[in-house]
Amino acid sequence: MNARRKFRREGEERRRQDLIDATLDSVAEHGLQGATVRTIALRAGVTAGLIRHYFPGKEDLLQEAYAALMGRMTEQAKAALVMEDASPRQRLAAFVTANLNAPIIDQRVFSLWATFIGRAGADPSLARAHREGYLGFRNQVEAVVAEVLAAERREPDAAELRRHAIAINAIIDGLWIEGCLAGEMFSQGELAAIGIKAVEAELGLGPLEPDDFRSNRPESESGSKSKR
Amino acid sequence: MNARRKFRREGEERRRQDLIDATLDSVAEHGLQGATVRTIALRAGVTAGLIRHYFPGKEDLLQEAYAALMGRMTEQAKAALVMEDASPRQRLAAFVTANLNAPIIDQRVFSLWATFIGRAGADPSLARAHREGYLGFRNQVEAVVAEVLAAERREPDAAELRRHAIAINAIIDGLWIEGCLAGEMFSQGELAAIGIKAVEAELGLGPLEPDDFRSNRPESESGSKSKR
DNA sequence: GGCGTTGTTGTGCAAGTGTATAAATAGCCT
DNA sequence: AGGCTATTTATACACTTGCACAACAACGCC
Repeated sequence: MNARRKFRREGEERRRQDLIDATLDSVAEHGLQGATVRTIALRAGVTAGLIRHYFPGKEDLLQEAYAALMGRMTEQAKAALVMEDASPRQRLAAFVTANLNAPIIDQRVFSLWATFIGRAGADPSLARAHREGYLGFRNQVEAVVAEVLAAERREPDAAELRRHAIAINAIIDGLWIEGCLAGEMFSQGELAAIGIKAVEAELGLGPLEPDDFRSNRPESESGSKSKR
Repeated sequence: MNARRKFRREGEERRRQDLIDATLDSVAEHGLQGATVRTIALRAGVTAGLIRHYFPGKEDLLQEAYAALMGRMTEQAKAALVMEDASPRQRLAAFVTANLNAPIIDQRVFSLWATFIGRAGADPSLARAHREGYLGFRNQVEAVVAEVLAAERREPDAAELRRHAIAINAIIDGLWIEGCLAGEMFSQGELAAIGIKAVEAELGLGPLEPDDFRSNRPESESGSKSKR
């Protein structure tokens, strides 16, 4: 009786991932206070002692879990930008749409983000991790904006470009929060539509010309016909 | 010796406020996990047992602290809207400016907001508190937007008004987050300037006419001179 | 099959947790 | 001044927490 529990040996990478996933689940469900080594271990299907075999301490596990979360978020967000054969403007719209629908709009991810970011003020390493992720994101936005404006024959200076990137970033972030916190208040695709309109207004883009539906049109120097 | 600690009797309201403030300080500094009854009591200058004299349990204290925080935030945010003798457009700009400067842009308040809101997904009472605050805020925005557009002789329908309010709310929220998390990346007043431009772009407002500097101009029916 | 390595378990422990409760005392009323 | 009462302190308690460590057994290797 009192038989010792059966177990299987998993590969190191697999176990670490399982523990990290279990950590994120625990934090999402019960917050940082509910993420105890025992809760996490139970969720991962192991016993508490094992955590210390893979991580120096609970703090390190939390740190790695946060890094993993940020990595997945920015990875998904940027994925929408790599469309080939699309005009800059279409790519920008696709980017906004991707960021304002599932799986980016997700209450669980938002809870995790908020829980961790709330500690950024006191934890310099968290603050730095956020800043890097944020700047990477904003630079991506700035690059697309530059392409869009270039396609419109406009030549914004660096300051204007920066302003647009900051504003567009804010629009996406703000709508993301609204969608995560009160998703059922918005109809399907509504947030994305609002976001695209707001972004186009910020950039001073008029309605789409038929030309813009063609992809990658060559830079003809046909003059100022399409200028405002 | 081992003399019992001296103490003073404070009024009930004062003590409750002190305990709530100490709670918010503790949460802001060390997160929910760091906000223990002993930490809070120490900060408030009392001993731990007293908390149970004013609150049924720690959970209730946290709840009241969150309510107090939300109350102060929305109160400050709305305060900027009650300007008399100003055109709707000026009031909107003042509103944006107020929300994108101290004391609304504040790392401590942001940490508190994020920490609590991260629990909204699991705690229905928190979710409801947020939703009410959010809708109140958005309705304020919608009202000012309606005034601004009316002054411009435009007649948006309800759906368009709602869209503008959601977008403007997102712009303010997004810039607020950027400012709280990385305030030193922006120069003085930069966020407010970006916010005002973005909001005016969203509403399709052109540059200010001299007329608009006069306050409360009567609705003259001088025709469409100022129309786009 | 036997054996060694090491991933994994189970137990123990000191520190810290929220709460209950008794003892003390500050401040008001007469 | 003296007593009443409710505020405040102090202590106790059951429970949880992160971590240390020894025993164990799964798996690769011979």
